[in-house]
Amino acid sequence: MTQATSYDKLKGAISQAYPDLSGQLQRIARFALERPNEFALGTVAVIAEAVQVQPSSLIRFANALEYKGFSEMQQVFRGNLVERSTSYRERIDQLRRQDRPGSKGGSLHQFVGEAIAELGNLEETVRAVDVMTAVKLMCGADRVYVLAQRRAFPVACYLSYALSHLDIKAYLLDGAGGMLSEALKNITARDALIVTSFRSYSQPVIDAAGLAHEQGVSVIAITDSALSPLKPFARVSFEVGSTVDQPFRSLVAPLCLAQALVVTAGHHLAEASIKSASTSQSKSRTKPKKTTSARNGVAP
Amino acid sequence: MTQATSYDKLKGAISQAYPDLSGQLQRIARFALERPNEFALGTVAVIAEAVQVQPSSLIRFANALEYKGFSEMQQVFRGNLVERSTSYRERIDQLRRQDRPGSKGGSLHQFVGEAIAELGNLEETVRAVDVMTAVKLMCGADRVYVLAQRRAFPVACYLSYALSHLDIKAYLLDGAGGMLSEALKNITARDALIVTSFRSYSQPVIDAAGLAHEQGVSVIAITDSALSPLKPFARVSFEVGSTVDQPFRSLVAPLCLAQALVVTAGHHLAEASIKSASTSQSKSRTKPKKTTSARNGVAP
DNA sequence: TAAATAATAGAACATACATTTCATTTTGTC
DNA sequence: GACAAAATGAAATGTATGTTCTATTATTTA
Repeated sequence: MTQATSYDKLKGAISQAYPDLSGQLQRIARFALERPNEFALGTVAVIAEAVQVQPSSLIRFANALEYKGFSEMQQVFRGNLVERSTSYRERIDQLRRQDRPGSKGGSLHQFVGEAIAELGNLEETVRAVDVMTAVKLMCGADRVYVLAQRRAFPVACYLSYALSHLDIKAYLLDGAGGMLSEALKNITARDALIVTSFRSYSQPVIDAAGLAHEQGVSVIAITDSALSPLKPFARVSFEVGSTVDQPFRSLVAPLCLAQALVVTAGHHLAEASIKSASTSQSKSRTKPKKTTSARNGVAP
Repeated sequence: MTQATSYDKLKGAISQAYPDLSGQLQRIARFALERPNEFALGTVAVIAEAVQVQPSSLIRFANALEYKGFSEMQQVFRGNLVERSTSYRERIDQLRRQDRPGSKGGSLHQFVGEAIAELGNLEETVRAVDVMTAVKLMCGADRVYVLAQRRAFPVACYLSYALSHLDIKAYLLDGAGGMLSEALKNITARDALIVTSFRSYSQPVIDAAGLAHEQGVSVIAITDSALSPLKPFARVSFEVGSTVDQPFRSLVAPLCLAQALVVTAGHHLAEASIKSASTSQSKSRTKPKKTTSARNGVAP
């Protein structure tokens, strides 16, 4: 392999060489791919400081990629920088042109646009109070059950996975083996149930929500309309998506909401544990420094 | 007048000062406005050579614009360079920095902002060719298997669900009952495998991708970095997410990509069926009018 | 035309920089 | 557990770079 002269080639060369690099050089490689701009403009000393390595390691990195020195490699990053800055306009125009006929590969642009619109809508319609209410229900519950089917199922997956990484006991009701009704029997009034369903609403999910509601379970609903059959059963309900003239939607908005719920719950738990730790030292929560871990470690 | 800190201001300052500059400094000024990239990246010597002046004149030029030295002025040019190359995300980041004080209910806003930034990044990094390649692999395969674990699992759920609503035979490898390796044995070279994994990459998924690759299966990877261990095994790989200073990410970007893949696949099938229907009427595909149904009816 | 002032060229200087070198630590192996 | 090899840290080195200074040239004014 010889030294790459274009940024794309360099990227390829880095990913190819990555497995055989030492730990420190791998760190540099990640940094190079994630923040190419700093690599392009920074001095060796500054970049080394940012990556938390010695300057010499940067030269070693460049050498590992067959460059004579760091500066030589930096030229490639710089080349990419000017190229991107000059062609940005053109690329935008290109995208504009592509998405009109919506024909070939331009559809990604279209979906990105729609997703952004959904997110904007999400931010407008969801009230902060509801988020806090839901978070308190989740944190206060003995166990949190998560239920969804079909299209909404990924949201439930994410919720159960992410909540499990907090101190919250989360259980995914996936209905495997047709044992949904059996699993529902174990839910008590001290638990919480997060149900997610969109049009056309899955009947088992509706039934389950109704059942849980009757038994005094705190039901949190993530759905797509104020007319959702889930709403009557829910202590809190979030109506995401379903912008006026958009008959179909992605899962972007509900997942973003789910993420917000989880991370906010993480913060909530952290605050609570700090408080309880300061009042009674003996009875502290399991993981006092939850704030940082909730931001960094937890599956958001 | 004081020294300009933004490129726009600097441009204004240059044109304002222009008439009062000496002939040589005017020439430098023209060059600075016409080829700002060279000004941003070049050394004093090479720029002086390009403008056909002495290096000292460049310093005089910077001094005339109230800068302490040339390097100081060059920083402005460099700042403009990176801003133009990353304008979309940069603006988002700026917005997010602003809403820091609104810590209370602002978290949702924060996640929405980050999600939008991710989507912007997605659009920038994903090439239309790769989408089409992946779509062709999916449509051409006998069966499409979808594999992911842990954090990435929701993406696989969505893909298998949505693909099943096309004419594509999709199978979700959820590893339930620890029967992943058994399921893998059934995959043949005529099939396709979509693997999704993010840091830290799930070993079973990596192994499965490697195995499939060895057996000649078309592997499509959705991952988060060019350094992903999945990449070597993949016929096509999408690197989504990993925005600059975000150590954690949501599933928004990969899900949006998944949606784009599915719907594009739907279009592709529809076109193919129309073509085959027009050539030989008797041998038409199962559902000729796929175009609309793929957009509206199918799980997007 | 001569003097004075501004502008420029060119070289000298000092600093910041990339690179190299060597000591030290870590990792892998017998 | 000891040795060898690789990787890393830290400082030294030489080069490249920005800046300043002075001599020279052009320009203006008396």
